[in-house]
Amino acid sequence: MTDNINGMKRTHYLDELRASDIGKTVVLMGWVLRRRDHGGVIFIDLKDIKGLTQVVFNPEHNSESHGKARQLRSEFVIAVKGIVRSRPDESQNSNLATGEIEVFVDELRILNRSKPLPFVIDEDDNIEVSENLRLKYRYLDLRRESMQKKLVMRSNVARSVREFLYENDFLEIETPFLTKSTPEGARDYLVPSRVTPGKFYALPQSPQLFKQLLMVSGYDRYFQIVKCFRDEDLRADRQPEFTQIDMELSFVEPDEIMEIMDKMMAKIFKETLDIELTLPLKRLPYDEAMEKYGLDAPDLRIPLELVDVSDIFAESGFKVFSSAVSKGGIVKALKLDGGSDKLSRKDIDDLTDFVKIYGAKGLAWIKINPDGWQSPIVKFFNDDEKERLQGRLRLNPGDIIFFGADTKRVVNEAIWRLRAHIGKKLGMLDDDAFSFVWITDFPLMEYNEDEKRFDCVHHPFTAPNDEDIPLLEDKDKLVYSKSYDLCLNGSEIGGGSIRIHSKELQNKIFKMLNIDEESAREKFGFLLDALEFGAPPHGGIAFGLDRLIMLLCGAESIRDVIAFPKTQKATCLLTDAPDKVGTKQLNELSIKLNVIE
RNA sequence: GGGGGCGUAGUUAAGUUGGUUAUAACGCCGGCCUGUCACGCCGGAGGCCGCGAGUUCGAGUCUCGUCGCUCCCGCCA
Repeated sequence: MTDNINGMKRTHYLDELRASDIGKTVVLMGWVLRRRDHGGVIFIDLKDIKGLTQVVFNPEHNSESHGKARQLRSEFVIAVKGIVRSRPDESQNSNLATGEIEVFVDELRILNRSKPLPFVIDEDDNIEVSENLRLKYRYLDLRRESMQKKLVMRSNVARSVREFLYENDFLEIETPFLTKSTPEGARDYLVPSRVTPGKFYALPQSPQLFKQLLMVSGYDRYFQIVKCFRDEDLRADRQPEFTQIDMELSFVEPDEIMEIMDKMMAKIFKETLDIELTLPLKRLPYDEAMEKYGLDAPDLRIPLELVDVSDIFAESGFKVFSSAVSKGGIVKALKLDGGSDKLSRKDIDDLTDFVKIYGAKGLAWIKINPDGWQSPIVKFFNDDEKERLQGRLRLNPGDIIFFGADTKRVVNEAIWRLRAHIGKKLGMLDDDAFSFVWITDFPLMEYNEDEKRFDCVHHPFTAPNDEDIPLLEDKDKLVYSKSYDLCLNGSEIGGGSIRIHSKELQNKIFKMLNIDEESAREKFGFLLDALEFGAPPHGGIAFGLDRLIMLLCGAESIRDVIAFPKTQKATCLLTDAPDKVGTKQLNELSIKLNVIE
């Protein structure tokens, strides 16, 4: 039997009571985390979203409530009315915020009972529960303290963001979820239209075009914390529906946007972790990032840099290196100071297997021993090559060098993965550090060998650097853009650009991308039209809120910072979505299934 | 689409070379216990070893398939 809440009003959250409250009569409500029944006195650890307070049932104090308390089990929901008392000196608990006091219960109401749980909610039991069970009973998983902390932090970050942006004249404006499919980019989630049979809405991959239109409309600083949808395969840090902090500003240059975002990050870190960021956040041009780290989102906590040694080995007798260069590829080296005795032959074999995942065909290496170079490849080097390598890398006894030789793409990919892998494996980075870097000046486009055409690095609305606009005519010239990504500890957490606000330039870019006028018209006609009616210069940025929260709270999976996430197969174990629908619903949507088994 | 890992009481795990009745801890149920805080002590119940084939005198263990979860590659302007 359960009791009614009637007439009871909660007076305190369960993290609030202190010694100064001793003597007060209070009403507490929450969940039974633990019970310690001594036959006589019964202790209950009562828990809510804020914290935990010990309540005590003593048969001499109140035998009726004590008798009732014997029924209590894990996760019963109760209300208690009683007196705050000091705990005896020897039984104060300094691990608890409320550990000086306890509540002596006069009245107990059992508001609801709980069946035995499918897994323990008390995390002090230190049992790691399998994730599919957690996801099936997500409402219980979310009741666990560690999950509550993460979602509370998520809410706090969202609040900091909103406060900051409101203070800086941003307006929060919603944009449609039921919108139009865009041609390139990720796969769209489609929604059939009932009233227009055979036609579909798409869920937005981002509010990109709408926020640009808002700039045309004069809402010169817009933001939105908004869901975006991309129907692609999942990863530990990627869900098909995810949340962006989306922004757009008029009359700005990249510098101003980065400056404002620096301040926003500083506020978030100050208010959620009490960490003071040093501003301005570091900036690094794309080309330099690729040269030194091999990717556009380097983890700068790792004190290792890649060194291009292509020129040294262009004519080498070691054909693996020289032929890579002659085919237009590169040779890059990664040196570990004093790494020689940290990595066994077995470790090196494992690293070789590791880089093969990313397309490398092998992993060349040299150990610089006191008595000479140890390596399977060094016998192919001549003295000049050895000397230049020595000079370029400043080698010392005890060092080890790894090499990648292949196309630029493969070498950079394999060696940056190696750099990150070794950095973590050898404990070269501080797990608690937060290392930001802006990557700027991305190329506007890159040539796609497979499709024999140019692809956008960012998206087709990104503005080229002004001085590069004349170069657009020349297919061989690299054109850079007014773009910027913010990276934190090797993860891209946000990215944006200044947009094109001239119809002529936008059309020129479409043309270069092999988007013909007709399809540009069909897909983006409304944007092109809008650009002709006083579109101001504008640009923006979007942050991945989920990834940011992950990094802030040290979660290893994006699922840990999303209340109701999808599994890797994009299903929901709690609701069992996606699911079949009846023929009536399908008929209304003019949909006939054609499932290929 | 491809590669790796995992799947054994409610939970987390152990389970030897294929060999009697499949173990343990926590949880659950019952009893005892008036200062615990992961309370303690005694007792008990609880199993389609993910599912399906196969090999074998005999399969939790070996083989194949399949399902689920997960990590990665491809994919993610």
